[in-house]
Amino acid sequence: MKKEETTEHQILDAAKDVFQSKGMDGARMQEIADKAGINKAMLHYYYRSKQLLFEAVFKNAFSLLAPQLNAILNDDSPIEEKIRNFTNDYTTFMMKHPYLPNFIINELNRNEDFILKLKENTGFPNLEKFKAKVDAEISQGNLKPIDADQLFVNILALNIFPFLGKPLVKALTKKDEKAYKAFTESRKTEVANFIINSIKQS
Amino acid sequence: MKKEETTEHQILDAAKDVFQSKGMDGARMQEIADKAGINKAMLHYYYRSKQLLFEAVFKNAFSLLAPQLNAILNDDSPIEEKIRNFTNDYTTFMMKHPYLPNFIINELNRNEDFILKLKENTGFPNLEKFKAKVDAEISQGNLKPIDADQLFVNILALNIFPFLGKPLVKALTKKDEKAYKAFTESRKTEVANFIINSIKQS
DNA sequence: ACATTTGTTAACCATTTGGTTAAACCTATT
DNA sequence: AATAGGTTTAACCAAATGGTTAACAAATGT
Repeated sequence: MKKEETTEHQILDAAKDVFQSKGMDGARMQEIADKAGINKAMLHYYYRSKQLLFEAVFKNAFSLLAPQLNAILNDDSPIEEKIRNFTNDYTTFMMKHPYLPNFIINELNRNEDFILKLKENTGFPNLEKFKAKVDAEISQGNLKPIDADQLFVNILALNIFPFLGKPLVKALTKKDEKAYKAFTESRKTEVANFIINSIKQS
Repeated sequence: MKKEETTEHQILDAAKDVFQSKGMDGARMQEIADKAGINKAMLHYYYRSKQLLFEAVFKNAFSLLAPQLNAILNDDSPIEEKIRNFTNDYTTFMMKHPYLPNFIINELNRNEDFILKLKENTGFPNLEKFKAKVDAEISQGNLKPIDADQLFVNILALNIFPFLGKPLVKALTKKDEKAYKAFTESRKTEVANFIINSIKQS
């Protein structure tokens, strides 16, 4: 039997759907069981409690996101190239997992201690290399002076916000689903240009 | 008796606290009653149901946010000035209401139909004037060509994200509460500079 | 073939939760 | 002081919810 067909994995898969769309508090164990096509008792057999099942889903979700961040942080390419790649890759990735950013951001806000557990994990994104690279390129006169943390948050903000605030932005800009998708698609390059325009020393 | 001391208002006040920090699903009517210092039956006496109490809180919250957006959209000052003012005012405002962005974004994601009700309200932010102004300044050669929707989303993203993603950003940039506050404070001008650097025709 | 472990189910349970009710409690008006 | 109105409370209720149990089935090892 393939891994994807085991009961344990079917549960995790159903739990992912339910938790990511309804959050910890809105999710119902019965709904997860129904979606997985099994008895509710099985959830507890494999994962003990709602909390533990939730944590399994959350860690899974975060372990998808972290490599996306590390991609920009841990390679040696010039900042400009980092930004172009990240903006393109991250947006492509998020269009495939639209619930992910909101799920993670929201559950971290609900329980601030939660991130402490994540920090312990190896693979938790580290900014040091990125900062050093930014500072180096500023010294070389390649970039205008900017605090690396601020730049990093700006990059994150511009890429993540369209997914977090989708319902609001859709309404404000009066776009339907199709137009919003095109809007997001064009951001793959627009955002990179916007950032680079701002920081590149002319 | 002042308006703030009426039972009805005390309920709304307590409900705001609880709903904004725990969300619709996580909030408990008993907790709201306790926080308001009254009997649980009073909640239903004044607001009928949890759903209606929630909607009262939500509309209230949105009616705080909308004027902040309209400020940038509906005045006649040059784009550069709009951006500087908005970035400063919005961040100042959000530092006073840190739960607001997450609450609104999150509940809109939970129930996409909800925004339809808001759209009907007069005072729902309208981008037309802002777009016209951006296009005009581009024609004048004052700004580099950019889609006004994209620019608007960028402005929003850069200003809102530090509040939405606070726990994540705090962890990634390894800042404590005090450092994060200073970081946010300095964004009042940093973000405006970042945007204007990017779009100003040199 | 038999025993032991592992997986699965239906029924059940205690608690929590949003909501209701009927009576008590003001407070102003007559 | 009696009355009538809205206001407030304690007690209650039905439904939902996370979790448990005990019996049963299916593998697994000997």
